Amino acid sequence: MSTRTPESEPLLTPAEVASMFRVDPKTVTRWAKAGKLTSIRTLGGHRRYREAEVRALLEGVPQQRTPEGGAPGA
Amino acid sequence: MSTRTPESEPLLTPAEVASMFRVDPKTVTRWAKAGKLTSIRTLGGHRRYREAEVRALLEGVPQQRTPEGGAPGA
DNA sequence: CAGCACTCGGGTAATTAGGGGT
DNA sequence: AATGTCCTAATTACCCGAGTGC
Repeated sequence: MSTRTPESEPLLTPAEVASMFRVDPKTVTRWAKAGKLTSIRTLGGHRRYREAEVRALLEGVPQQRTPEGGAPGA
Repeated sequence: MSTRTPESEPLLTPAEVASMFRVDPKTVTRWAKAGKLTSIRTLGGHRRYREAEVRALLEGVPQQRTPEGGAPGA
């Protein structure tokens, strides 16, 4: 099997991102249109999103957050 | 160079291109049929795609961008 | 030669895009 | 300003059997 990956980042489909955020795919599309999300378009016009970008937004790592719940480092 | 590689450009299989775009290999075939992708056919009829072409499309460089990072110098 | 993974081809369901309205 | 829902059109994903590639 030629499972070579010529430098490609993992991408997510609108439905995937929408499911992760618990919103409608339409909303994700609006975020992409608003420039809040990096969207890569397929040759057919459909959008794909970077998994790293989405995960970072889910984690809430824009700049600095105050981890109040549980202190990671002792 | 010790490698005896005949001057050919790196070609990608449908599965590789599909993986890069996060789409189905069948979809890549559609793009080739639609003329959106340059497809090279093997003697058996299978398609091969140019890595440079695919990467350019992934980058989203239909015209020209201003790569601030590395100026090619002119 | 034999075998497996991948691709080909066509057809149908599911998803996405875009605009408009609440 | 932002989200969810409606509609239509386009694109994409999965089904099959046969052939190619190594």
